[in-house]
Amino acid sequence: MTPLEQLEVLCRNTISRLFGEGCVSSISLQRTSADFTGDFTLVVFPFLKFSKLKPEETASLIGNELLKSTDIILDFNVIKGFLNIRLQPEVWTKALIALKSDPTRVPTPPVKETILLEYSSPNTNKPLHLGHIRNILLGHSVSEILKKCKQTVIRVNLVNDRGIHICKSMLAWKKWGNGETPESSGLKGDHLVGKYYVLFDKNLKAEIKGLINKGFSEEEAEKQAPLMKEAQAMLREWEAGEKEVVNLWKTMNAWVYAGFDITYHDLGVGFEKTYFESEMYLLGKSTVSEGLEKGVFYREKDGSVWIDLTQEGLDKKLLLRSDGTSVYITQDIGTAIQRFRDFPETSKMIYTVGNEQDYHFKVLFVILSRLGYSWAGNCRHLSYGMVELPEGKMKSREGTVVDADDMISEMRKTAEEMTVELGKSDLSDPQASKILFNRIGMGALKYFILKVDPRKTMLFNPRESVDFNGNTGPFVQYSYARIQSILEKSGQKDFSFGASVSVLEPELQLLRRIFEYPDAVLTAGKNLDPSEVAKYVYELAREFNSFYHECPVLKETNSDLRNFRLTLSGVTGEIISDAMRLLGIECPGKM
RNA sequence: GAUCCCGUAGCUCAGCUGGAUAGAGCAACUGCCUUCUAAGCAGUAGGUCGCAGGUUCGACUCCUGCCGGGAUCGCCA
Repeated sequence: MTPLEQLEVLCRNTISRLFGEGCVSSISLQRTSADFTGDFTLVVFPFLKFSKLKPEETASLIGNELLKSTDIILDFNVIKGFLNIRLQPEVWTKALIALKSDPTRVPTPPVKETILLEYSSPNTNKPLHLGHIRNILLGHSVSEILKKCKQTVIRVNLVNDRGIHICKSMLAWKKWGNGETPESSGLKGDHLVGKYYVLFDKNLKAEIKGLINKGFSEEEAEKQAPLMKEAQAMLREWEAGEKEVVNLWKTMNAWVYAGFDITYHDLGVGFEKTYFESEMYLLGKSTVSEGLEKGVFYREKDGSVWIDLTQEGLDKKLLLRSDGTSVYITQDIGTAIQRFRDFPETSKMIYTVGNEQDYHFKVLFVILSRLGYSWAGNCRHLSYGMVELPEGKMKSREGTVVDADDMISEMRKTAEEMTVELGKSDLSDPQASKILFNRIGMGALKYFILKVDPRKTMLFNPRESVDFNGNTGPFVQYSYARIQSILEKSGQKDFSFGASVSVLEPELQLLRRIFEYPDAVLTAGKNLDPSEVAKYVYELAREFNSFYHECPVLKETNSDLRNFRLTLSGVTGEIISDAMRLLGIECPGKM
């Protein structure tokens, strides 16, 4: 049992003895705030109506009873309605000895679930950007956190490989590409395809402008532009299975996938299964037909298919266009059903998708439930906020995006510059140095993104956000490297010590934090929120650095104390490394 | 118009299911490297928690209204 758990048991017994079983539920034990003396604080306000005493008197009464009933409490003090309790230092040192063998253990939950987690979900017409990075890092981290909470996680990607957007790239390449390939151009496949998407848009805009000058309205010009008509025709040919178009589509998508794979690899993420919308939309369409027969949906005069969601406080929603083609949500219905067929053991499905689609997912889940799928209630939308730049939103077509691959190489470069400038580690081995710069650069990027509450819109300032000091990934990594250095220099493997060593305040603070790790992980898992882990590991690293400064480890001559501090350092290091792993960040042993 | 999200220090962000005097980092200013890695530590300064009510022993936190920002409600994806 952790020190807090021991105290909880004690409080429950004492409170129920004093005021009856009924008030046990209102026991609230929290960490004592830094300005007061104590390990934990019991808030006594809820018990006043039972004690019929003033807050101070009630707190003293409980404090004295606790003190009498056990020997784990050192002393207590009372401030207003707050009972601050100090445990015997030995309670902490004994708990540390017990923890040593498995410091990062998280308790097994009552039910183990199989969770299907979707993230990334790219379009195949352009390379990934910073917004995708947030999605990918979130998804990957949540999957690691859920696994840590002993859940089975199936990571899936959904590639939006069909539609007018990819036809635009294809058409532009056909017209102006001159057979250019990733090999011939030296461009990464997704960037090459993205180049033609931008080119299409540029030429389309010129056409529209020309038409407007000829007297067309803007709306009409967009419809009448020859390029747009050609792209639409291409989409129809694709749907009809026209060979040449399908082959080009396959070729260009393959370039894109090869490009994405490099970015995924750089980010250290992966998937158990990839779904393609081109393979899903037919199932969606047939499901809509079934729903139409069951009366879940209805058909308008023009042939379009709808569902009325006004009962749920939502609107009417289109499911099939009047020409019979499917819309986005049609594919999503099909995909959801297919996934539960592929993985029948799934008990929960999570979609990592931006908050601009909050409404879409509300609608999707209601539709699935109306269609009679019992698992519809176990679908969740992990909704996250947009990444904005100082000059505003990122827009692919206007080129105001931070490209993912550029971002990654930029971070590596900065890590290298910082390391050289600070005169750190020996850089004689270029291979090892490259790995080091990658870990530090990626650590900075990943931590920067993941430390923010997912649902919040976040600001990314290219100049200022790339920081390596303070509340950053490299700060945490650095703390870990310091720990490894101490452990190595100790020349020991075994750090046994007696529980009666004297413990200083920085050590106590570090100890308290160490035992909070499982809570941080469980909360992160429950809320699907990696920022909980980031916050925790930052506090832990900060407290370690304080300890590092005030309590010499290797210079300590008392071997019990020295081994206690070595244990404390080692355990802290293991937790830092484990927590960082949950964020997808690797900790170098030296930096 | 309707629905949802957000509003905390100059900037970027914490603040757990209501608890003590609202916290970090960056930027600014002070100290600390002959002592386990100064990517560090210690400190100074910086706040009407958007505004106004309400709920109660207690509100940044919950409720209502308003103001400001964003998103969505399209035969877009």
